[in-house]
Amino acid sequence: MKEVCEREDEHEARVKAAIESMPSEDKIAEMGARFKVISEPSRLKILLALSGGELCVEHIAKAVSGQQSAVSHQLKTLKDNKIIKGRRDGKNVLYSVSDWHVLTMINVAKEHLNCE
Amino acid sequence: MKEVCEREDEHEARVKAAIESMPSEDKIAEMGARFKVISEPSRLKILLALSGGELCVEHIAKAVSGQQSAVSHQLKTLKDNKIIKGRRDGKNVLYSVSDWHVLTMINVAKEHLNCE
DNA sequence: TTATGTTATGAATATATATTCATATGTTGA
DNA sequence: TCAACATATGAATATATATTCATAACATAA
Repeated sequence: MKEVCEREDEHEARVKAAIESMPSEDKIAEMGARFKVISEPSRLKILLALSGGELCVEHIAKAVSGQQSAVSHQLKTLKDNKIIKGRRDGKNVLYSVSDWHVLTMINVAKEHLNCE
Repeated sequence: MKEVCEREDEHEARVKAAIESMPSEDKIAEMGARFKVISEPSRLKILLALSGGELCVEHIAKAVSGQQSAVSHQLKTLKDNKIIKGRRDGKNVLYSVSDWHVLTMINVAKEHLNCE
C-alpha cells in the first residue's frame, strides 16, 4: 500500500471508518436532494414564510413577492421532496411545513450565519 | 384590499409577519449558498468523510472514491463557503469541518431520512 | 352547466455548475 | 537548483434546473 501522506496510520484508519460508515449512494442522493431543494433562495423564502403557519398559494406569493406560476412550481418541488404538505380547503390549497427537521435545519443555518 | 382566500385575516397576519421577519436578500442568498454547497452528493460525501477528523486531499479522494482534481475543486468550493478549513502540513494540506453547525445539519438530515 | 376564481403544468429559454483534462503552483529533500 | 510529490486551477463540455408564458385542470356558487 502506497504511503499517501505524513499521517498515514491516523488517516488510513479514518478513511476506513469513513468508507464503512458511508451511507448508500441512494441515501446520499436523497439527503443531497433535500438540501438542494432548501438551498434555492426562492424556496428558502417560501419555507421561512410557512414557518409561521399554513398559507394558500396566493398568500405565499404575496409573502415572497413572487409570481403565481413560479411559486406553484416551487411548491411542487418542495412537496415532491416531502418538505411541505398541502391540503385542500375549498377553492384553495393550504401549504405547511411537513417536518420540524426542516425548520431545525433552517434555524441552525441562521445561527451559523450569525456566528461569523 | 382584494380578498385572496377564505382565511383572509389569519393569512394576512401571517403574510405581514413573514414579510417583516424575512431576512435580507443577502442573508437568504448566503443561507441558500450554504445549503447548496452541502447538497451536492460529491461534497456531502466529503463532509461525511471529514466528520471523523481531518484528512489530506488524497485520503479524502480515497474515502469518497473520487479523482484528485474533482475533489480539489470540491474542496475549494467547500472552503470558499466556510464549510471546511484547510491547514498545511508539510507537502500536504489537511482539511477539516469548520463548524459544528454543519455536522448538526447533516445529522438532522440523516435523522429526517430515518423517520420515514 | 356556466362563469369565476385558484392552482398546476408543459415547453422554451436562460443560466448555473460539476466534471474532466491538461497544466500550473507549491513544498520538501538531495 | 533540481527532482518528485501534493495540491490547485483554467477552460471546455455536459447537464441540470429556475423562470416565464400560455394554458389546463379543478372547485365553487349561481
